[in-house]
Amino acid sequence: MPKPRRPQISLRKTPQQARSTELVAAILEAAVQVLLREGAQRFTTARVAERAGVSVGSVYQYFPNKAAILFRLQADEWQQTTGMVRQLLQDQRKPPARRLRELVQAFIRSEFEEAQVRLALADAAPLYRDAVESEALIQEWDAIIATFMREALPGVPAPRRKRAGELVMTTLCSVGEHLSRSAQQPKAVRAYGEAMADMFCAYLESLQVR
Amino acid sequence: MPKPRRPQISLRKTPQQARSTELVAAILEAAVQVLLREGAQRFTTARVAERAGVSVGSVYQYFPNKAAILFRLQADEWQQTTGMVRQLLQDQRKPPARRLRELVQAFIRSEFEEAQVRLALADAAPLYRDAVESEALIQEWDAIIATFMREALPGVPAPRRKRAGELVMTTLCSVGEHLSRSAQQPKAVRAYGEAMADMFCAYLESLQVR
DNA sequence: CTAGAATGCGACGAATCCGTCACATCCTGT
DNA sequence: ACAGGATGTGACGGATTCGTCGCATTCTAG
Repeated sequence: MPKPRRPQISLRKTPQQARSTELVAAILEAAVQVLLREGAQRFTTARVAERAGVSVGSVYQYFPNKAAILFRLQADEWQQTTGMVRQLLQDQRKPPARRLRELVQAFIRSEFEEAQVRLALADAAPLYRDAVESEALIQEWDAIIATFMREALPGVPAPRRKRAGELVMTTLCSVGEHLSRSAQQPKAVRAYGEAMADMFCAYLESLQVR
Repeated sequence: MPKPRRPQISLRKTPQQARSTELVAAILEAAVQVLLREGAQRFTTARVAERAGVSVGSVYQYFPNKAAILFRLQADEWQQTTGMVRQLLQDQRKPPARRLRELVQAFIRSEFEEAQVRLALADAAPLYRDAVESEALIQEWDAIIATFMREALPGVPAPRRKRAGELVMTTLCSVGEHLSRSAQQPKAVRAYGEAMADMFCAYLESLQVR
């Protein structure tokens, strides 16, 4: 029973005046800085406050606890990449395989560009992972992928298709993380992206054929 | 610059008498228990000592610090699965594709059986990850995979083959972790294993053809 | 048997860290 | 101008954690 934490995540109080809105922004910005410079282990509300040029109390005015800040950062990143995924996968003008290829490349690239932050966030994951608020985001993904897969593999029975979609996405995410962990040259990263796209396409084709 | 920790990992002192050997074993056993019951966050030398029925001082007699205990656990797991991988991939009697399939299944199953410990260890990874001692283990993997890939994809140019091998293994590892995180039914896990094996085989075949 | 090494003990110092609270300051509507 | 809400402050209590050190106990070689 490894700690049934369910951290509260939402803002404690919604900013009303201008200065407080800026404050929240400053805190989030500072949080990224701290994550980058100190790593997940040394990520501290005190440090965040200091770097934001603000007092600890102010931080707790808007975030119920440390986990909330981290979750917020993570959620923002997620929302961003979700948007990208949707846009790339829904572009009906291109054939599915091509869309998938571009998605992989774009994903890998974005992951790599922000590797530092993502990795630190991943290290801190145990702190915010179990938050209830995550599920909505996941559902959105599922929907997008399901749509795409229906289009890419029309003749394949639904359960098999669903599994294939989840497999591809899981692979994309987890291998993406793994890749940016082993800090490679941009060129090598690109090459791995290609290989991964090859793998996905070969897989989808093999499903199609039967 | 997220903390350039290079934890010392090796035993501080080698056990000489029988009781101390048992002590080390007891500590490691207790460490697993603590990891399971308390999670990575609450993993503490004090708790380990308590659970092992031993004093903290004794723990530090043989492990230079907390990270060393974790690293040891992780290294043991790794060594174990490395053995499995080697055995399954080197069995010359079966065709490569079949060996790969069996490897995937075996890997996924083992990952799933010990999911709890593995996940907790993964959460604690930031503490021991940067240890120097890891590299030897990685090199062994590389060798095994290279051999297998040479056999599976004889006609493919070396760089491409190397990348393919790394991609497959990275996927296996990271998706494996991801899978056991989203605690599934054994049956579903098996199905995902099949899908993953399908994907790998399709990929390797597609490389072969050209 | 006994000296000295190996082993085991656990209270303790030092360092963090989290989140709160009593209080000061700023802003907005009237 | 002024009351009261919104916002900001930072010292502090309470808790946890790491790893050490002086001392007690157990073993082994001679």
